[in-house]
Amino acid sequence: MRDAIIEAVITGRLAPGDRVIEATLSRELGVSRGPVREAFRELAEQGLLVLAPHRGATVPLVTERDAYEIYSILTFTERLALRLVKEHLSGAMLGTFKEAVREMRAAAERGDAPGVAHADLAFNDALYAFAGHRRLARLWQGLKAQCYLLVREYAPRTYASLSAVVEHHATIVDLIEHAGWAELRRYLEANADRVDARLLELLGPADAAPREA
Amino acid sequence: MRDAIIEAVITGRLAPGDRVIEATLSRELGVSRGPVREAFRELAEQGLLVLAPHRGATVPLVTERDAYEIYSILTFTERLALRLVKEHLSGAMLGTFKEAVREMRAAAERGDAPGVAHADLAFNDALYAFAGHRRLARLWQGLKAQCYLLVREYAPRTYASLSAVVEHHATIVDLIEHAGWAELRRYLEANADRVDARLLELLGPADAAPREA
DNA sequence: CATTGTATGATTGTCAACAATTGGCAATCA
DNA sequence: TGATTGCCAATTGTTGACAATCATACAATG
Repeated sequence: MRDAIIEAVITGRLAPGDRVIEATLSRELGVSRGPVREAFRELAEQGLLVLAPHRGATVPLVTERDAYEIYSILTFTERLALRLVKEHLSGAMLGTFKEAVREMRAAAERGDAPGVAHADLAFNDALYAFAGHRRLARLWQGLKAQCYLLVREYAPRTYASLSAVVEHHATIVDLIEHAGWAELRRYLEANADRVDARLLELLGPADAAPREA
Repeated sequence: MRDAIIEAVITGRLAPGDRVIEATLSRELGVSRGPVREAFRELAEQGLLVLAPHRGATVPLVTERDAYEIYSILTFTERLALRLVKEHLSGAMLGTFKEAVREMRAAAERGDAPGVAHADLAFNDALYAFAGHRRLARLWQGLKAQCYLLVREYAPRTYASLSAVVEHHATIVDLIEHAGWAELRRYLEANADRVDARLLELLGPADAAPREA
């Protein structure tokens, strides 16, 4: 149910801007409006749908500002998760991370942007699962959904330099394994500062422009 | 509707552990199950309710681990929000912050823990509203709800030293106004590190103990 | 006495119909 | 032409009834 809608959003059957009506969709899916309604609320909560009462829900447009809002949170969650994981790191965890990086690198080498994105998500899924921080994991699940929208729209820019994405993750794995927390932290913060700085630029002009649910 | 339930949870009419049934509550509130159901989902999303299908929803018990999970996220959101606010700080914002600190100090001086908590929430509401980061603001709204549960249960410990809470906020306001970002950042990170360290201790023993929705 | 099967009641999941609200459009008037 | 008002259709909000599911208690069996 929920996944059916998500799938429609992700695959692009639902493009940003077009209206989705509870009744229409419930007929299409062959269920009543109740479950559809619930799914709508959940998707809206995750930022995959914008509810506009009596005007139909729409798939949101992800602006560059939105992208940096997401990134600015992800840099933090990544940092905290890595810290927690690093503390009781096992061989199995390391293996999972390395495997994800391997896949990512293979995808990058054949210029397969969706493949890189997929491996990126897998890497993060593992990261937050291992971290053992329930609220952090939930937070990631929510942001992940928005990442789908993001890569769909900004694949060219976000994954402009596929090798840069790969190297970022490779560096992280290397630092987890061989370096101390202080060093890993320095690396992550340099990254975060870059993101935050860009966010500040984007936030300046249109400071109070509400749109979301 | 939603607020009616929240209010029941906060004021303690609903204690951690006792079951809340959709049908029962809908009768009590004089509405049908539909709206109640929606509110349940929303509260569950925010962590104020744990849904256990066919066994009744319950108000969750907030363990010390939960508390530090919340704190570890709040230290970050606070840091990012402060950075964004500091960049285009206005006199009105500063005034709002100072007023909140004033209230907080007054409450602390008469030993009024709930009063301190209230002013704390007001301070944060203002902070995230001013930051202009939509997703960060949403994140705060979610955590705020859990803070209600938290203070209800841990008021003695969390607000053990009321003056410490006051001074924390006073320091922040002072640093926003008179110091640079680097200095404010050092202060915040020292705080965050303390929280993270404690979280690591708590996460160690019961690493994989799921309970939440 | 432990274990498994079964009946039963409680609770949630789903549905279709109805009520309330709203946005947009057409008719009207300046 | 441009603005205003009233109406209508589309959409969401709510309801009560029904179906499905699950937990629990109890009985039957080894």
